[in-house]
Amino acid sequence: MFELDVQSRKPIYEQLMDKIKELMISEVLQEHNQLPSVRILAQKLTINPNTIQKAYKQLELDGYIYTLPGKGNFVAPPKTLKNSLKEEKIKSELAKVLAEALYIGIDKNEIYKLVKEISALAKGGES
Amino acid sequence: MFELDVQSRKPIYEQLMDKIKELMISEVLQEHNQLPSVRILAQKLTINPNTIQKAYKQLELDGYIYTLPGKGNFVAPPKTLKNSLKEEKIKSELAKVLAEALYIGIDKNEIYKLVKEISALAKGGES
Amino acid sequence: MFELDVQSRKPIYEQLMDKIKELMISEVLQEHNQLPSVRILAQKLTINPNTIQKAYKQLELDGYIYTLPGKGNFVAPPKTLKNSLKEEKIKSELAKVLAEALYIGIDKNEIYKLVKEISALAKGGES
Amino acid sequence: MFELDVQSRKPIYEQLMDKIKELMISEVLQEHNQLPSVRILAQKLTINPNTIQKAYKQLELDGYIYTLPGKGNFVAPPKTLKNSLKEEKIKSELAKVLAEALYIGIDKNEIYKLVKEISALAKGGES
DNA sequence: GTGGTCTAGACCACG
DNA sequence: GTGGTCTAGACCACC
Repeated sequence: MFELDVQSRKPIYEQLMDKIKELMISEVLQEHNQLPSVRILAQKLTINPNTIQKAYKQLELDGYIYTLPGKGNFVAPPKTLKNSLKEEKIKSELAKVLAEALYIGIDKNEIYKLVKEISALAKGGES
Repeated sequence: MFELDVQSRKPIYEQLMDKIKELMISEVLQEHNQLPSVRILAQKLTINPNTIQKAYKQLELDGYIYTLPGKGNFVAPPKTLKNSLKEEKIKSELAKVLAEALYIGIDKNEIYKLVKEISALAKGGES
Repeated sequence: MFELDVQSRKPIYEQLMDKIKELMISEVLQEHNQLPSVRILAQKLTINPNTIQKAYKQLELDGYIYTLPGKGNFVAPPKTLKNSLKEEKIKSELAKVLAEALYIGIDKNEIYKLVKEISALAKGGES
Repeated sequence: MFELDVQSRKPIYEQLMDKIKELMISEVLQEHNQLPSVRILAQKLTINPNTIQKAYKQLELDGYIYTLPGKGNFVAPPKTLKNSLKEEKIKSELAKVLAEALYIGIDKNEIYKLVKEISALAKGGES
């Protein structure tokens, strides 16, 4: 299900967050789908349950999932994220990376192409 | 000159790197301009010289500046950056942020607008 | 374990890098072996932990070791080094030293012998 | 005559030493030839005379040149260098670089080829 | 004057 | 227990 790189400098819980976000973006995990339980995922990935817990907690804080105590963790509707604190953060992050990309000489058209490709991917998942 | 958040989880030297990159992107600092000396900047920002040096060294490794020991630190020509390892890193970072932006519901057209604005800013600085 | 010359004009961290490389070349330290922790080595050599860390960091940048934050430092597979930036650097360094050796009158055959001896040493470690 | 890289991390006086050694190795400068005077060279290269002085002094200490006070600096016979302290230093430096080259996977035959090329160059200069 | 190295300590994040 | 960051202050090489 996931491939975590223990050799990476990026903390495992962050890698886990990224992987889960990717699954949501590619719509493998959709609104209100249940995420695997902490214990099961820890077993499958052979990593410490505390690490999973930390990833889930952070995802909840960021608004990507919601927790029903005693039930489990579930994918939050993306609309919840729009108009939240996250939107401003992501926009400013986007502005920063775009500025850097343009500075080092990446072409505007190349960026347009990238946007089209990525939004097509998400749309493709809708069918 | 800069506003650093000593409380932030982001290391001071990384914040400093970002601020300096911003100055280069907005062309306040241009090719071959000299950066403030390690000691002077440390004094102004009331942070340790070693921290400044770490930021400068990393910027040099990333190709944004070059260091002449005994002389000072200077802005590298942006052309140096294109076709380097940095290009792939920035592209994949861009793809990740774009995917996240589209996921939370930011409109494609809004992104196009952002790209135009940012590239106009840089061009404006050329005159 | 190591003998460092604090008096030398060569920085301690560079001397340390050389010593560690020697251990890897003579295969005392092999692929994926763990290096002594920063603190332990600092204690043994009675030098500052920061100095050890600097040596380790540079070795990592040069591709000789890899660092798992929170885990330790480990010997990288030599294959990683071939076809890297290092190869060109070492070749030109080799050419420079060879030219100097031949200039002062060291015999070609003596050099051939040296190459054979050194490559035999490494092979001997394989058994 | 020389091309010095002011952008290099290598001190100018060391670059100068290397350039002069190269000229001796390629036999552009031969035994007992006079080197340009400190003042003239400083003018030509537009660098500080003290820097030239330092390079010459170090070359003399290393046995590559000799100084006749009031007369100038002259290329020492290479034979002087053989059987001196320099020989051991260069041999151990050579062994170190060879070991490193073999470690990263450079082929023995490639090294043999390099030795032949370089010794042919020097021989070619003899005619 | 500049950057480069080094020490002696402290606190934090990670798993 | 591991590496990563940071401070306060020192000394050195280069030009």
